[in-house]
Amino acid sequence: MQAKAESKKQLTASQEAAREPFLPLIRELARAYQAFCSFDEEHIRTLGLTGPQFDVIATLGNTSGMMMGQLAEKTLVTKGTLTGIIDRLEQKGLVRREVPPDNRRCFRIVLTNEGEKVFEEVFPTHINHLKERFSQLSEEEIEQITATLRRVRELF
Amino acid sequence: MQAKAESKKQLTASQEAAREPFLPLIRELARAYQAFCSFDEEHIRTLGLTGPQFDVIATLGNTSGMMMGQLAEKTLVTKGTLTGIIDRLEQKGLVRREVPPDNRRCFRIVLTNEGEKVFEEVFPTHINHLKERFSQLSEEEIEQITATLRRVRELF
DNA sequence: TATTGTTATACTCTATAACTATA
DNA sequence: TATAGTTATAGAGTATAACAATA
Repeated sequence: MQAKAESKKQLTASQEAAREPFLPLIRELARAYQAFCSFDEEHIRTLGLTGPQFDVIATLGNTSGMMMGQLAEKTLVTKGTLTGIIDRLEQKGLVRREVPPDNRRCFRIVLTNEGEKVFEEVFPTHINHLKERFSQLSEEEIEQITATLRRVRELF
Repeated sequence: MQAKAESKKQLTASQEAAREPFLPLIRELARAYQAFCSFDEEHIRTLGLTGPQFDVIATLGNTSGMMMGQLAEKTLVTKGTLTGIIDRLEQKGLVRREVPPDNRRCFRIVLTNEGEKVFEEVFPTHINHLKERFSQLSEEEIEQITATLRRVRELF
């Protein structure tokens, strides 16, 4: 006991900080997310899209479109960043900006026919790709993990 | 039963894909990580560093230095990206490249005295900042969450 | 020939804040 | 004045591939 206290006293502030038990949690959170992302994005890129571009397509699919602000919120990017993402998707012919007659300050972002086609092909294909890995988990496990992640998110 | 099966038959491929129970898990993983990151990086930026720069400093702290390759692996960036990060830290005078006499192909990246000083100040300060949030969890909870995250990482 | 790290190219995303047009 | 979105600026990270120096 005393020896332990003694040995603790010899630690520098940084060495003591490095012992916090939540540090492994953070490491695993980062690694879990990055492992997922690299698996996820690698496949998405073979489909001709970047991660954020896929997010936008997936968010717009099966909807009647969405304002820039709402879309930015859902895809977790700032509206300034979203402008660029939508520009690139527009160049690819996958989305278009529609001006609602009642409020010409904003745009409704809508999938084009080509965009719909890409969505209907790419989205299920990609989900199936992910399913290969998640099929290792039971539905109960999935729900338990989801609840755990929600708890982590709610810390911040 | 039959009605349920019927209603499932009417779904398009994308609508069916959207029902996969692991999609909420992914959303929570992304949100948990991003919520953490914005809390984390916002504070780190007040300390004059970017997230990856802090990672490098934190990884080098209390070590005798590390090769580029090893450092890239630990901080989860590619070696090409790490070159830029180390360049910027070198400009700030926080790290230096040392050439080991026995293998002049590589560099040992080491904290300078100034870098050590920054590490000893910034690292404990930042860990304390994170502790505010993690103190809501018991050690048992932290371990359980860490194990869950490890399970997710191991899927990929 | 293999390895370590750099360089070059080109793109994507980020943050911040000022700005335009509309309401 | 407030709101929706764009633009400008500057920085940072990404992938890929070719490259130099060393082993």
